[in-house]
Amino acid sequence: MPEGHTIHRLAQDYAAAFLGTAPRVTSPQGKFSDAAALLDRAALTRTEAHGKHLFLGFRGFHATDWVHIHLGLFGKVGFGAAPAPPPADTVRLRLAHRTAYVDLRGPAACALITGAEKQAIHDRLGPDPLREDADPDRAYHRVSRSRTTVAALLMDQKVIAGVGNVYRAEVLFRHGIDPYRAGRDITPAQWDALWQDLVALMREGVRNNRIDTVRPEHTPEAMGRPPRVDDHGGEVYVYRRANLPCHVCGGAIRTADLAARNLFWCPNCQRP
DNA sequence: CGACAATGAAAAA
DNA sequence: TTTTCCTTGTCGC
Repeated sequence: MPEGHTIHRLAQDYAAAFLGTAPRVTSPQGKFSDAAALLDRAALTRTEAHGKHLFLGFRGFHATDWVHIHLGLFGKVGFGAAPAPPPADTVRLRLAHRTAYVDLRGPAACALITGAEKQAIHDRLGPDPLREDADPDRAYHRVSRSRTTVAALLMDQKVIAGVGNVYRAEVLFRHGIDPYRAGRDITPAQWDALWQDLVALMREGVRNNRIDTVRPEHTPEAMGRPPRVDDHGGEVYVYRRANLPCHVCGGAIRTADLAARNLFWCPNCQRP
């Protein structure tokens, strides 16, 4: 379940459970065994997220060793109270101490990196709406000069970090923007509104650990519709609602393949 | 730009 | 058993 809000929430949760402790570090699955041996019983001193990248900092007296984690499409993290169960052989990384454990499985990346390597990752990522140091103008600089569709640009982590397939579909709907509009046809005011909305939506996503994008006036209760039956847990306008009636205009939500990703939008509410 | 792999689990068939 | 997925790097045209 990885978009940026998930990763920022994980940074918080890793910190809450393990910051300042020196947990046992293991890699039952084996792919991270060498690094795990180096980190075993080292103090976790920092956790950080940038876009969909998670960083766990260990030791940090002279130099910090960083574990770089990217969940990819189906990486998952699970926290639990001690005693930790016998690890399944799919657990890439386990931290465990007296009272808690956390398991990571199926990540696209889990590697021990240096501070310089970490910086290189920051350098190739665009501004992240969830980070205080983010500069939305840097993103707009690229958007406003691109002939690529705004839907593709929102997914380009070099342009803006942390937005995934759900947030891009939802934020474009909320602003009535056709996903196929070219980046250079997005006005500064529109970009500012998109950015501010992403900041608010993603912060709420971190808080609730799920994506909700439907405004109060469009909830099922407010619209007199039957309660939502949804497999995702969150309340959304268009994501994975192909052929279902739009919550606002009642027209059919459309879907299309865009660079191997499923795009969803309401052609009536989102005009070219 | 499209195809595909990597790698795990849950949902759909 | 097959498909799908809130990702992305790489390969080939």
